[in-house]
Amino acid sequence: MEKLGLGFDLILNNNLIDMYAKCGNVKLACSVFDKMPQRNVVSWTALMCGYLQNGDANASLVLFSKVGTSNVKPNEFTLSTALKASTVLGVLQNGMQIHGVCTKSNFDSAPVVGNSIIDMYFKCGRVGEAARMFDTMPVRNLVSWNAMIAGYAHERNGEEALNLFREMQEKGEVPDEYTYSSALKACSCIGVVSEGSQIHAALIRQGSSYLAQSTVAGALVDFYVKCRRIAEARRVFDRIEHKNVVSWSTLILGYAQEDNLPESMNLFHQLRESRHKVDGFVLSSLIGVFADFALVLQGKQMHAFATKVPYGLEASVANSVLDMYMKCGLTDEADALFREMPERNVVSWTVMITGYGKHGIGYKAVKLFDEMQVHGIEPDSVTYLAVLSACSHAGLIKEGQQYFSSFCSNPHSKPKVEHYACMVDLLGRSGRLKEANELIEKMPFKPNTGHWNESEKIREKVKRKGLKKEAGRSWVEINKEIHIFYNGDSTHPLIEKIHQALREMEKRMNEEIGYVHNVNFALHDVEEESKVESLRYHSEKLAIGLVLVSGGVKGERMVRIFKNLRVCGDCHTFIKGLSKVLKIVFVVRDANRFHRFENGLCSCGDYW
DNA sequence: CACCTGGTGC
Repeated sequence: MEKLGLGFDLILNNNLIDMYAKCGNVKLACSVFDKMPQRNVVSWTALMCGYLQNGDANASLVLFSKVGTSNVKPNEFTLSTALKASTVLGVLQNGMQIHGVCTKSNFDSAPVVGNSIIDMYFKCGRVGEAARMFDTMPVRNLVSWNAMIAGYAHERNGEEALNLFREMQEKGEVPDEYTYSSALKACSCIGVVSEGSQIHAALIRQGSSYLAQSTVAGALVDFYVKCRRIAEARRVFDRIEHKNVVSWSTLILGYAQEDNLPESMNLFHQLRESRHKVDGFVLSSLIGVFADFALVLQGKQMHAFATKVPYGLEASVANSVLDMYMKCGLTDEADALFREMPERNVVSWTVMITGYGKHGIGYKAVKLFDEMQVHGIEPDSVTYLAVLSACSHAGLIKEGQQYFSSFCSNPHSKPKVEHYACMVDLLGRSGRLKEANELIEKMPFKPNTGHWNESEKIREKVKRKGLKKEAGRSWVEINKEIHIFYNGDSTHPLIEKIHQALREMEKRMNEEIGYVHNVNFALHDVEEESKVESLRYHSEKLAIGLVLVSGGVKGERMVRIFKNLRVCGDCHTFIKGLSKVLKIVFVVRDANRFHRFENGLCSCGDYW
């Protein structure tokens, strides 16, 4: 009787740990665990899972290390959980060590363990190791296939992901919602509209209930958004019976991507009024929209909102706020937030370095780069790109060269084409053409012709698949409203007045400071006269023209213009002249950096 | 007691 009672207690308490953990109360789960007179492997594993589910991967691994000193032997679930915890932490060495334990105990042949190992290697960037695990698994299940397809899709190797998606079905495996989600993600990263549409069509044919659920249908919305088929995305979204925050935010971002900011904001307000809770994921991506469009007011409101919700302190949310301030040109606000953030990861530091780099404040970028390492945060390849670019923009040649060589000599990192391009830029800017050439020759990639082929291939693909490439556009905020202009845009109701204002400014600048058009920046295959005309149609000039005609400069000392591509040379000269003649500061954010035009000069030093 | 789907920096 007594024995039976004890056994019941054990099962009951294990269930209690699981239940409390799943309800988000790890403390209670922990106290049950502590008070148990007797524990088995399930007790340990349940609490490890509890920590993990509640975001404390570290505590999960600490507990795992204590299993060894207890009288309990870990089983396949314990090991799988430990692997997942080290995956979340992103420490490869940790995961490899546990992989070793699995191999020694023969638990690596259990699918649940093998699947976790595959996932761990993919998330740590070891694709080869992941594939080897999959190839040598004695028993595979649906999750094994899912882990592989998800892994390749995450790696942006859509072809391999889709190969496996086909192969598993040939072998008789029936895809589930995870499989479809990853397969659709693979389709969007290849940018092949037809492949994803086929999956969509198959789901319709099967009368699949997945189309009414937010997971698969949400992935389908994302797919159409990425393929720039916003109308189709909307159709799929509208038919989801149980929408969740992810499907909402996907569509919101989709409309923003199409420059349909009114619809994007409209959906956001609908989302806020709905019963769905906005979470950290949604918040950070929406703040990303405000950053892209430099919507300072909305961005600040969202920051204020973030400080009032528990998930607002998550690094991902705080990082997006940092980035928003930087992209809006508010470096002081970004700095203040950065200093008070409780948790700063590699992205936080990279955002700051990128931001200062784009503002041409190289010394601050360099200082942060050194400081982050003192704090024990290792820069990754994006951080290096940020600091190299900052050095280039600020003319810090020596520093840039030092960082580049330390990056090259690090056995854990491999410079990519972008890093070389940045260095060539840095050397070229200081007139060290010989060194720039030497660097190009030393590159482990094929220079020029190789890139040309690659970009030709992409352009060909874009044409074939009917994808749209990003059109040049600029925008300006006047009276809290965003006005977007495309190159050659003539749709604005005030377009006549805008052109008239621009012509008047040209004339005045010509008389006062000798401004002339630089037609080298115009299209090559048009007559001289229309070249001048075509320059006047550049989106950044149109945006400035609107500021002029709407009286936006009256009483304003600063005008902010934003462009998705790089500012053109003639426009650059034009705005320099305007800043002198009108005695106004123009701040232009282009794809590459910030330009601050004041009294006829630009902060970029005419090099960008 | 478990593995696989959605978010932040180039």
